[in-house]
Amino acid sequence: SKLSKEVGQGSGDPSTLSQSMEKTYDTVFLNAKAGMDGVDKKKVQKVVYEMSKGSPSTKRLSCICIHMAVDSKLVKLEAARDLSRTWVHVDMDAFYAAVETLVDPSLAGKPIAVGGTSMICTASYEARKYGVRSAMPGFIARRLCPDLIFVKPDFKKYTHFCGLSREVFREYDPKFIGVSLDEAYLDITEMCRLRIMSAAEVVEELRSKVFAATGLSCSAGVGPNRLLAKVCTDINKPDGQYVLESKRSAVVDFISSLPIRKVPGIGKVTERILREVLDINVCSDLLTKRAYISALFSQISTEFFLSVALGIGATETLQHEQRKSLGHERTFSALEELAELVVGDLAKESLQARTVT
DNA sequence: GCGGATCAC
DNA sequence: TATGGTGATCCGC
Repeated sequence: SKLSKEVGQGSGDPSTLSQSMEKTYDTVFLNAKAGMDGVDKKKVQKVVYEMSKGSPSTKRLSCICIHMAVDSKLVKLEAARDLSRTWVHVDMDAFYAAVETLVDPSLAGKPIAVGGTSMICTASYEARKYGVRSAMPGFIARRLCPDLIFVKPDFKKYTHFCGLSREVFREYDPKFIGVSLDEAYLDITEMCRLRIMSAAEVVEELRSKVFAATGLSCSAGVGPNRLLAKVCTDINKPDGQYVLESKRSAVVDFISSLPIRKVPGIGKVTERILREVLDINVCSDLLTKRAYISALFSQISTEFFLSVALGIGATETLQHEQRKSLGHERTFSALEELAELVVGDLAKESLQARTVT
């Protein structure tokens, strides 16, 4: 809540970095209750110390070292860039609402919300015109759209239609990655090669097959990695697709102007930190401010931000991983009831727990 | 190893 | 009237 703007105002001159960071560290990084995602406090401390002692030339040398270190990281990332695969991200349009409309055609064309007065899972596109969104409390949605029709979630239905769509996905990539009931990643590199078809053609066909199998529309994005494919899905939603050319220049042009909030992994808080502290708004800003980023954030976070800035994302097909936790949560409930639920689920999967939280 | 914070869906 | 639940990751301690 006390994000200082002083670092950002340090403009381009690295010699002003130490002064402004010293203050900022004092007011923000040390005292802020809300943790700065990935900000490495020890590192900040060290950088501040190194940069505030000694002569101006020593300070400048420290800055040069930071630039050299981060640039060598950049070179390493760039060298590992893989443009050889073609990834598709598929996202069913307003999935829960679409399924409910399919099952009850009287809902067609009407603003509907799947969920209750406390929380909305999905809003139909008619409802979205009124500003109704998923993750919005139902009573607010009703105020925005008085005619809004509420439908209780029925996950059995959604699981069924999810299964139908996944049968189609399997035809294009037997190792597809199902992210959720309504989203999946497919590597269609082989499919395009075998059938001598462009990615656009393959994905047009895939989407029409999904519609034939389910009666539901979906949107898709295509890119050389999963990060880019996902971002592309948003562009022509609903019932559309967008293909990003697997060429370095096309990728870099595309990512440069992309607002950072569109990047999966950069949420509300990280967006605000990057904007208010470093005046970073689009992905190319991550590149121009890379020295500040590497000085202020952990190695893991820095590498993530740099990869994003270059439009580099995961291209390998990860193997199915084992779950790491299982739990139940209620806003108001007795601990014993929750414990019973957890015990039941553990038994269902023949699991034992090592840690109970 | 744990709790807090953040994120995605 | 009224703002969810599941699972994961990173970080500081």
